Amino acid sequence: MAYKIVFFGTSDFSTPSLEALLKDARFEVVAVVTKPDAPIGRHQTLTPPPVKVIAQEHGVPVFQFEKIKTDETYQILRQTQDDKEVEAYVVVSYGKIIPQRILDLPKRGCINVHGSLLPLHRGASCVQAAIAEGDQKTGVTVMLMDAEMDHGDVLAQKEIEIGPAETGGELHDRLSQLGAETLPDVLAGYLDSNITPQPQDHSLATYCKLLTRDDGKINWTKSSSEIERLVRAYNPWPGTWTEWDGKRLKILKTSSSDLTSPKSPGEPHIQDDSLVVSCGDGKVLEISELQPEGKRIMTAKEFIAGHR
RNA sequence: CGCGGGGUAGAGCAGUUGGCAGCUCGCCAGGCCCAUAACCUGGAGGUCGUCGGUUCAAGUCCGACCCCCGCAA
Repeated sequence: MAYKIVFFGTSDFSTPSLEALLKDARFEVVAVVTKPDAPIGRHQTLTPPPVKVIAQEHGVPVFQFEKIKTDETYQILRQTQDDKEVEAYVVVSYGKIIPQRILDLPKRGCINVHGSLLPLHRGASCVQAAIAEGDQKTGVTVMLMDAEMDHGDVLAQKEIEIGPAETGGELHDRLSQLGAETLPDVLAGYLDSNITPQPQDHSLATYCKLLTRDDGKINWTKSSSEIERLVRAYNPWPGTWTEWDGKRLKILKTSSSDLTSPKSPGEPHIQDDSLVVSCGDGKVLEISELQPEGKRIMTAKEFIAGHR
Protein backbone atom coordinates (compact mmCIF):
# COMPACT_ATOMS: atom_id res chain seq x y z
CA MET A 1 0.00 0.00 0.00
CA ALA A 2 1.60 3.23 -1.15
CA TYR A 3 1.86 6.22 1.12
CA LYS A 4 -0.53 8.96 0.07
CA ILE A 5 1.16 12.32 -0.44
CA VAL A 6 0.08 15.84 -1.32
CA PHE A 7 2.81 17.81 -3.06
CA PHE A 8 3.18 21.58 -2.62
CA GLY A 9 5.53 23.24 -5.08
CA THR A 10 5.76 25.85 -7.80
CA SER A 11 9.14 26.58 -9.30
CA ASP A 12 11.74 24.69 -11.33
CA PHE A 13 13.37 23.72 -8.06
CA SER A 14 10.29 21.65 -7.26
CA THR A 15 9.90 19.67 -10.45
CA PRO A 16 12.66 17.04 -10.00
CA SER A 17 11.33 16.20 -6.55
CA LEU A 18 7.78 15.89 -7.84
CA GLU A 19 8.89 13.65 -10.68
CA ALA A 20 10.88 11.49 -8.26
CA LEU A 21 7.80 10.94 -6.14
CA LEU A 22 5.54 10.31 -9.11
CA LYS A 23 7.67 7.46 -10.43
CA ASP A 24 8.29 5.89 -7.03
CA ALA A 25 5.90 3.03 -6.29
CA ARG A 26 6.15 3.61 -2.56
CA PHE A 27 4.14 6.82 -2.92
CA GLU A 28 0.90 7.94 -4.43
CA VAL A 29 0.66 11.66 -5.14
CA VAL A 30 -3.05 12.27 -4.67
CA ALA A 31 -2.95 16.03 -5.34
CA VAL A 32 -0.59 18.86 -6.21
CA VAL A 33 -0.91 22.35 -4.78
CA THR A 34 0.80 25.13 -6.71
CA LYS A 35 0.54 28.88 -7.13
CA PRO A 36 -1.98 30.31 -9.62
CA ASP A 37 -0.96 30.81 -13.24
CA ALA A 38 0.86 34.13 -13.38
CA PRO A 39 1.51 36.71 -16.08
CA ILE A 40 5.14 36.33 -17.05
CA GLY A 41 7.59 38.06 -19.35
CA ARG A 42 7.35 41.28 -21.30
CA HIS A 43 3.98 40.49 -22.77
CA GLN A 44 2.53 39.28 -19.50
CA THR A 45 1.48 35.95 -20.98
CA LEU A 46 -0.48 33.92 -18.46
CA THR A 47 1.76 30.93 -17.76
CA PRO A 48 1.19 27.88 -15.58
CA PRO A 49 3.88 26.97 -13.02
CA PRO A 50 6.11 24.10 -14.24
CA VAL A 51 4.85 21.92 -11.41
CA LYS A 52 1.30 22.24 -12.71
CA VAL A 53 2.35 21.09 -16.18
CA ILE A 54 3.98 17.95 -14.81
CA ALA A 55 1.07 17.16 -12.52
CA GLN A 56 -1.37 17.39 -15.39
CA GLU A 57 0.78 15.14 -17.56
CA HIS A 58 0.47 12.51 -14.85
CA GLY A 59 -3.22 13.08 -14.35
CA VAL A 60 -2.80 14.33 -10.78
CA PRO A 61 -5.45 16.80 -9.57
CA VAL A 62 -4.09 20.34 -9.19
CA PHE A 63 -5.15 23.00 -6.70
CA GLN A 64 -4.17 26.63 -7.29
CA PHE A 65 -5.28 28.70 -4.34
CA GLU A 66 -5.31 32.47 -4.73
CA LYS A 67 -5.01 32.78 -0.98
CA ILE A 68 -3.74 29.99 1.22
CA LYS A 69 -4.88 31.49 4.52
CA THR A 70 -8.61 31.53 3.84
CA ASP A 71 -11.18 29.25 5.42
CA GLU A 72 -12.20 28.12 1.95
CA THR A 73 -8.70 26.83 1.22
CA TYR A 74 -8.59 25.09 4.56
CA GLN A 75 -11.94 23.41 3.97
CA ILE A 76 -10.89 22.09 0.58
CA LEU A 77 -7.68 20.61 1.95
CA ARG A 78 -9.49 19.17 4.98
CA GLN A 79 -12.00 17.55 2.68
CA THR A 80 -9.14 16.00 0.72
CA GLN A 81 -7.64 14.82 3.98
CA ASP A 82 -10.92 13.22 5.05
CA ASP A 83 -11.35 11.52 1.68
CA LYS A 84 -7.81 10.30 1.12
CA GLU A 85 -6.26 10.05 4.57
CA VAL A 86 -3.08 11.66 3.34
CA GLU A 87 0.05 10.52 5.12
CA ALA A 88 2.20 13.59 4.60
CA TYR A 89 2.56 16.83 2.69
CA VAL A 90 5.80 17.34 0.79
CA VAL A 91 6.65 20.99 0.30
CA VAL A 92 9.39 22.02 -2.16
CA SER A 93 9.71 25.67 -3.11
CA TYR A 94 5.99 26.36 -2.91
CA GLY A 95 6.40 30.10 -2.63
CA LYS A 96 3.88 30.84 0.07
CA ILE A 97 3.82 30.52 3.84
CA ILE A 98 1.52 27.66 4.79
CA PRO A 99 -0.53 28.36 7.93
CA GLN A 100 -0.23 26.05 10.90
CA ARG A 101 -3.73 24.60 10.72
CA ILE A 102 -2.98 23.32 7.23
CA LEU A 103 0.40 21.94 8.29
CA ASP A 104 -1.51 20.02 10.97
CA LEU A 105 -3.80 18.26 8.49
CA PRO A 106 -1.73 15.27 7.27
CA LYS A 107 -1.34 12.33 9.63
CA ARG A 108 2.46 12.36 9.79
CA GLY A 109 3.18 16.03 9.20
CA CYS A 110 4.85 18.06 6.47
CA ILE A 111 8.24 17.40 4.93
CA ASN A 112 10.24 20.17 3.29
CA VAL A 113 13.21 20.01 0.95
CA HIS A 114 15.43 23.06 1.41
CA GLY A 115 18.42 24.05 -0.72
CA SER A 116 20.98 24.64 1.98
CA LEU A 117 22.63 22.96 4.94
CA LEU A 118 20.28 24.15 7.66
CA PRO A 119 20.49 25.96 10.00
CA LEU A 120 22.51 27.97 7.47
CA HIS A 121 20.68 30.15 4.97
CA ARG A 122 17.12 29.89 6.16
CA GLY A 123 14.81 31.69 3.77
CA ALA A 124 14.03 32.27 0.15
CA SER A 125 17.42 32.82 -1.52
CA CYS A 126 19.45 30.01 0.05
CA VAL A 127 21.26 29.04 -3.15
CA GLN A 128 22.45 32.56 -3.92
CA ALA A 129 23.40 33.08 -0.28
CA ALA A 130 25.70 30.06 -0.19
CA ILE A 131 27.75 31.36 -3.14
CA ALA A 132 27.64 35.01 -2.13
CA GLU A 133 28.85 34.17 1.37
CA GLY A 134 31.78 32.26 -0.06
CA ASP A 135 30.79 28.87 1.37
CA GLN A 136 32.96 25.97 0.21
CA LYS A 137 30.07 23.54 0.38
CA THR A 138 26.33 23.53 0.55
CA GLY A 139 23.62 20.92 0.10
CA VAL A 140 20.03 20.02 0.69
CA THR A 141 18.16 19.45 3.93
CA VAL A 142 15.05 17.31 4.25
CA MET A 143 13.18 18.39 7.35
CA LEU A 144 9.90 18.37 9.19
CA MET A 145 8.10 21.69 8.99
CA ASP A 146 7.08 23.61 12.05
CA ALA A 147 5.64 27.04 12.69
CA GLU A 148 8.87 28.90 11.95
CA MET A 149 10.51 29.17 8.55
CA ASP A 150 13.07 26.41 7.88
CA HIS A 151 13.21 25.75 11.59
CA GLY A 152 12.00 22.17 11.99
CA ASP A 153 13.78 18.94 12.90
CA VAL A 154 16.15 17.51 10.29
CA LEU A 155 15.60 14.11 8.69
CA ALA A 156 18.62 14.10 6.38
CA GLN A 157 21.24 16.29 4.77
CA LYS A 158 23.37 15.80 1.67
CA GLU A 159 26.43 17.92 0.97
CA ILE A 160 28.04 19.03 -2.27
CA GLU A 161 31.06 21.17 -3.05
CA ILE A 162 30.49 24.56 -4.64
CA GLY A 163 32.59 24.94 -7.78
CA PRO A 164 34.98 27.91 -7.91
CA ALA A 165 33.22 29.31 -10.96
CA GLU A 166 29.75 27.95 -10.31
CA THR A 167 26.78 30.24 -10.86
CA GLY A 168 23.59 30.40 -8.85
CA GLY A 169 21.70 28.85 -11.73
CA GLU A 170 24.06 25.90 -12.02
CA LEU A 171 24.05 25.27 -8.29
CA HIS A 172 20.27 25.62 -8.21
CA ASP A 173 19.94 22.86 -10.79
CA ARG A 174 22.38 20.56 -9.02
CA LEU A 175 20.65 21.08 -5.68
CA SER A 176 17.20 20.47 -7.10
CA GLN A 177 18.47 17.18 -8.53
CA LEU A 178 20.17 16.28 -5.27
CA GLY A 179 16.95 17.03 -3.42
CA ALA A 180 15.01 14.79 -5.76
CA GLU A 181 17.52 11.95 -5.30
CA THR A 182 17.45 12.30 -1.54
CA LEU A 183 13.77 12.81 -0.93
CA PRO A 184 12.15 9.43 -1.69
CA ASP A 185 14.30 7.28 0.59
CA VAL A 186 14.22 9.82 3.39
CA LEU A 187 10.48 10.23 3.12
CA ALA A 188 9.94 6.49 3.14
CA GLY A 189 12.38 6.11 6.01
CA TYR A 190 10.54 8.69 8.05
CA LEU A 191 7.11 7.20 7.32
CA ASP A 192 8.43 3.74 8.17
CA SER A 193 9.72 5.22 11.44
CA ASN A 194 13.29 4.30 10.59
CA ILE A 195 14.56 7.88 10.84
CA THR A 196 14.65 9.91 14.02
CA PRO A 197 14.26 13.66 13.46
CA GLN A 198 17.14 15.71 14.84
CA PRO A 199 16.65 19.27 16.10
CA GLN A 200 18.68 22.03 14.44
CA ASP A 201 21.24 24.04 16.39
CA HIS A 202 19.29 27.25 16.27
CA SER A 203 22.18 29.31 17.63
CA LEU A 204 23.97 28.82 14.29
CA ALA A 205 21.07 29.94 12.11
CA THR A 206 21.58 32.49 9.35
CA TYR A 207 18.88 34.04 7.20
CA CYS A 208 18.49 35.22 3.62
CA LYS A 209 15.71 37.35 2.21
CA LEU A 210 13.65 37.16 -0.94
CA LEU A 211 15.66 38.87 -3.68
CA THR A 212 14.47 41.49 -6.13
CA ARG A 213 16.23 42.97 -9.14
CA ASP A 214 17.24 45.99 -7.08
CA ASP A 215 19.31 43.71 -4.88
CA GLY A 216 21.48 43.08 -7.93
CA LYS A 217 22.80 46.63 -8.09
CA ILE A 218 26.51 46.26 -7.45
CA ASN A 219 28.10 48.17 -4.61
CA TRP A 220 31.59 48.74 -5.99
CA THR A 221 33.01 49.77 -2.63
CA LYS A 222 32.98 46.12 -1.67
CA SER A 223 36.00 43.94 -2.30
CA SER A 224 36.63 42.43 -5.72
CA SER A 225 36.19 38.90 -4.40
CA GLU A 226 32.87 39.74 -2.76
CA ILE A 227 31.61 41.31 -5.97
CA GLU A 228 32.83 38.37 -8.07
CA ARG A 229 30.90 36.00 -5.81
CA LEU A 230 27.80 38.17 -5.95
CA VAL A 231 27.87 38.24 -9.75
CA ARG A 232 28.14 34.45 -9.81
CA ALA A 233 25.51 33.94 -7.12
CA TYR A 234 22.95 36.24 -8.71
CA ASN A 235 23.32 34.76 -12.21
CA PRO A 236 20.74 34.34 -13.65
CA TRP A 237 18.42 35.61 -10.92
CA PRO A 238 18.11 38.42 -9.95
CA GLY A 239 21.13 39.39 -12.06
CA THR A 240 23.72 42.02 -11.23
CA TRP A 241 24.02 45.43 -12.87
CA THR A 242 25.53 48.86 -12.59
CA GLU A 243 24.81 52.31 -13.97
CA TRP A 244 26.98 53.35 -16.89
CA ASP A 245 26.44 56.48 -18.93
CA GLY A 246 22.97 56.83 -17.50
CA LYS A 247 22.00 53.37 -18.61
CA ARG A 248 21.78 50.00 -16.99
CA LEU A 249 24.61 47.61 -17.69
CA LYS A 250 23.98 44.02 -16.70
CA ILE A 251 27.08 42.15 -15.64
CA LEU A 252 26.93 38.43 -16.32
CA LYS A 253 30.46 37.25 -15.65
CA THR A 254 33.59 38.69 -14.10
CA SER A 255 37.08 37.47 -13.29
CA SER A 256 39.94 38.86 -11.25
CA SER A 257 42.56 40.86 -13.10
CA ASP A 258 46.19 41.77 -12.47
CA LEU A 259 45.67 45.19 -13.99
CA THR A 260 45.67 48.31 -11.88
CA SER A 261 43.26 51.06 -12.70
CA PRO A 262 43.46 54.83 -12.27
CA LYS A 263 39.68 55.10 -12.27
CA SER A 264 37.63 55.23 -9.09
CA PRO A 265 35.58 52.18 -8.03
CA GLY A 266 32.49 51.54 -10.09
CA GLU A 267 33.61 53.23 -13.31
CA PRO A 268 33.86 50.61 -16.06
CA HIS A 269 36.39 51.41 -18.79
CA ILE A 270 38.42 49.75 -21.53
CA GLN A 271 42.05 49.12 -20.71
CA ASP A 272 44.51 46.84 -22.48
CA ASP A 273 41.71 45.26 -24.56
CA SER A 274 39.81 44.42 -21.39
CA LEU A 275 36.68 45.86 -19.87
CA VAL A 276 37.57 46.52 -16.24
CA VAL A 277 36.27 48.13 -13.07
CA SER A 278 38.15 48.81 -9.89
CA CYS A 279 36.63 47.77 -6.59
CA GLY A 280 36.70 48.93 -3.01
CA ASP A 281 39.81 46.98 -2.13
CA GLY A 282 41.81 48.61 -4.93
CA LYS A 283 41.83 45.44 -7.01
CA VAL A 284 40.45 45.31 -10.51
CA LEU A 285 37.67 43.09 -11.78
CA GLU A 286 37.49 42.20 -15.47
CA ILE A 287 34.00 42.05 -16.95
CA SER A 288 33.95 39.17 -19.41
CA GLU A 289 30.25 38.91 -20.24
CA LEU A 290 27.69 41.68 -20.13
CA GLN A 291 24.41 43.03 -21.48
CA PRO A 292 23.92 46.72 -22.20
CA GLU A 293 20.39 48.04 -21.74
CA GLY A 294 18.35 47.29 -24.84
CA LYS A 295 21.00 44.96 -26.25
CA ARG A 296 21.56 41.26 -26.14
CA ILE A 297 24.03 39.42 -24.01
CA MET A 298 27.55 39.73 -25.40
CA THR A 299 31.13 38.98 -24.52
CA ALA A 300 33.45 41.78 -23.46
CA LYS A 301 35.40 41.18 -26.66
CA GLU A 302 32.32 41.89 -28.75
CA PHE A 303 31.45 44.91 -26.66
CA ILE A 304 34.93 46.38 -26.97
CA ALA A 305 34.98 45.89 -30.74
CA GLY A 306 32.23 48.47 -31.07
CA HIS A 307 33.45 50.86 -28.36
CA ARG A 308 36.99 51.87 -29.19
C1' C B 1 -2.89 49.37 -26.64
C1' G B 2 2.12 49.74 -19.50
C1' C B 3 7.27 52.75 -20.31
C1' G B 4 11.81 52.65 -23.18
C1' G B 5 16.29 51.11 -26.45
C1' G B 6 17.43 48.59 -30.92
C1' G B 7 17.61 45.73 -36.22
C1' U B 8 23.66 48.45 -41.32
C1' A B 9 29.46 42.56 -43.69
C1' G B 10 30.26 36.40 -39.53
C1' A B 11 30.28 39.60 -34.38
C1' G B 12 30.15 44.49 -32.03
C1' C B 13 29.22 49.49 -33.61
C1' A B 14 29.41 54.56 -36.58
C1' G B 15 26.86 56.73 -40.51
C1' U B 16 26.23 64.75 -40.09
C1' U B 17 21.57 69.45 -43.74
C1' G B 18 18.88 62.95 -48.04
C1' G B 19 24.26 62.82 -52.47
C1' C B 20 30.14 56.85 -53.92
C1' A B 21 28.20 52.07 -47.22
C1' G B 22 32.40 52.90 -43.08
C1' C B 23 35.23 51.51 -38.25
C1' U B 24 37.04 47.67 -34.74
C1' C B 25 37.27 42.45 -34.21
C1' G B 26 37.01 37.93 -36.80
C1' C B 27 37.84 35.28 -41.56
C1' C B 28 41.06 34.23 -46.25
C1' A B 29 45.94 34.96 -48.76
C1' G B 30 50.85 36.64 -48.43
C1' G B 31 54.95 38.79 -45.55
C1' C B 32 57.94 39.39 -41.05
C1' C B 33 59.79 36.35 -36.99
C1' C B 34 63.19 31.18 -33.20
C1' A B 35 57.97 31.83 -32.42
C1' U B 36 52.92 33.93 -31.62
C1' A B 37 46.47 35.21 -30.22
C1' A B 38 51.73 40.34 -31.67
C1' C B 39 53.20 43.33 -36.17
C1' C B 40 53.02 44.64 -41.83
C1' U B 41 50.54 44.17 -46.79
C1' G B 42 46.54 42.66 -49.64
C1' G B 43 41.57 40.36 -50.10
C1' A B 44 36.69 38.33 -49.65
C1' G B 45 32.29 39.36 -47.36
C1' G B 46 25.96 44.09 -47.73
C1' U B 47 18.50 42.92 -50.51
C1' C B 48 21.07 48.74 -44.51
C1' G B 49 14.61 43.80 -40.59
C1' U B 50 10.00 43.57 -44.28
C1' C B 51 6.41 46.04 -47.32
C1' G B 52 4.68 50.51 -49.24
C1' G B 53 5.10 56.08 -49.87
C1' U B 54 7.77 61.00 -50.86
C1' U B 55 12.13 62.36 -54.08
C1' C B 56 16.26 63.37 -59.74
C1' A B 57 18.32 60.65 -55.55
C1' A B 58 16.45 57.17 -49.19
C1' G B 59 20.56 53.45 -44.39
C1' U B 60 18.86 58.66 -43.70
C1' C B 61 12.21 61.56 -44.46
C1' C B 62 6.75 59.45 -43.92
C1' G B 63 3.30 55.11 -42.94
C1' A B 64 2.29 50.01 -41.71
C1' C B 65 4.10 45.44 -40.12
C1' C B 66 7.83 41.64 -38.17
C1' C B 67 11.72 40.51 -34.75
C1' C B 68 15.37 41.23 -30.41
C1' C B 69 16.24 43.49 -25.76
C1' G B 70 16.08 46.86 -20.90
C1' C B 71 12.35 48.47 -17.19
C1' A B 72 7.96 46.97 -15.01
C1' A B 73 5.15 42.50 -13.31
